[in-house]
Amino acid sequence: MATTPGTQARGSRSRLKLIEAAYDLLGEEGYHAFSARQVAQKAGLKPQLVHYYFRSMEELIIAVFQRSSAKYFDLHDKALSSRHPLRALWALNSNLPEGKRMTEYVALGKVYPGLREEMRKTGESFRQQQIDAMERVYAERGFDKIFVGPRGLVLLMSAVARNFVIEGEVGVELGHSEVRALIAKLLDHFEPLGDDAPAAAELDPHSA
Amino acid sequence: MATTPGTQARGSRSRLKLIEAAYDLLGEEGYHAFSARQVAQKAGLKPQLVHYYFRSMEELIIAVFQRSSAKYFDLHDKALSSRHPLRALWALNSNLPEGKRMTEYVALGKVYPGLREEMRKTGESFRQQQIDAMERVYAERGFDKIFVGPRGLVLLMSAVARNFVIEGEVGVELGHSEVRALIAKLLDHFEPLGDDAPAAAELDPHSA
DNA sequence: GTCTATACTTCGATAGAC
DNA sequence: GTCTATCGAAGTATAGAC
Repeated sequence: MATTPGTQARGSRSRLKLIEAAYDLLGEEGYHAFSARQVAQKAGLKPQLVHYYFRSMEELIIAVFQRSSAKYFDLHDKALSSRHPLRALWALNSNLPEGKRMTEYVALGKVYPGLREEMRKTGESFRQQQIDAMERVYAERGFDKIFVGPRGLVLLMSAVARNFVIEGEVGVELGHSEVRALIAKLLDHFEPLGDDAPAAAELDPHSA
Repeated sequence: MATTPGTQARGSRSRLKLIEAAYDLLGEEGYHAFSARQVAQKAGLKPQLVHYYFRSMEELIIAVFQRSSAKYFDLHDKALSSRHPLRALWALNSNLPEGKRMTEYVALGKVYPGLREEMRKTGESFRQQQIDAMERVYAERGFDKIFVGPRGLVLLMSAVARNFVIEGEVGVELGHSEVRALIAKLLDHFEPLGDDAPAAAELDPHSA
């Protein structure tokens, strides 16, 4: 077999270009543009190369998702260990390009079960890390009698951020400004920006 | 022109069967199954009929979405005028089959701009109705100094409900039970179930 | 209003030369 | 590792008979 599709050529230049192209395409055009032909064109390569480097489109989309995860991981880690973890986490979850890609992954997850399972594992892992970090925050700051615990707060924040992304894509904006103002107020209350710690200022969702 | 695709045959039996088939297919299989061939097969008709009744697939998906909206409208109206609007609204937004379809519409909205615009209009309309209803609730019950206003509450509720649906589809469950318990507690506090009003009991999200 | 037939495009994927 | 060539299935859509 001349065309032995395999996982052996992991670090190949073209392989990476294909992943990169698919990654960009997903953010710009959505799931509909995720095809061997369009990805290859974007990468400046021949469509058949996709099937040389990846056994199937599912294998490619999983690689693309893992690339997203790896990129996200560093930012995530930085956010959680920042001096303003609540603000940093909110800003991170409100990130538009990555959020848009997430909705595409969800849609594609129905077509590719392998992607879905990868998302589940990765999603739970990120959430667990956020919960751990939030529990430290609660302990340090004495957030004992807030209406919501660390696990709930983490979920609420990501739910609201994700909803902003989705509704923003559709064009629904009603009530957004009120909730953004509410969140700003809550952040000011629970995580005030001291003069000594302006580090998270540039992470404001509106500047991203 | 024998094949004059048109909007004239509005009430045709086959036309309705196609819309119904696409509606079901979207909930069961997702956006990927939304094709002329598969919809027609599900409806027990020839694929070409799709193009007789609908100028394009976009016209069909818009019709399907409008069917969703119409179905939802009645339940929505009933929920808002119920004696337990908060509980009813929460239950309605947590409805799994409809929620799943919503995520598919969002994905398809990127492919069909006309659908996207329809979703925007309809979405804002439903939200406005919810806001109106919630403002009445706030006025009646004196919810003046809650941390969140009626507009914000409406958005928070739908954001959290939507997130449950999405994460449930992917398989992420971490933190869900805590937030469900929190919501139950909040509902008990802000909208207690009196002995005289057990009407909304069967609307609990877990029973749906 | 529904059928057959079909045009044209794009899809994922494989074979085999170089 | 990359190329040309190609397959079969599925995609949207149209023409014209009945």
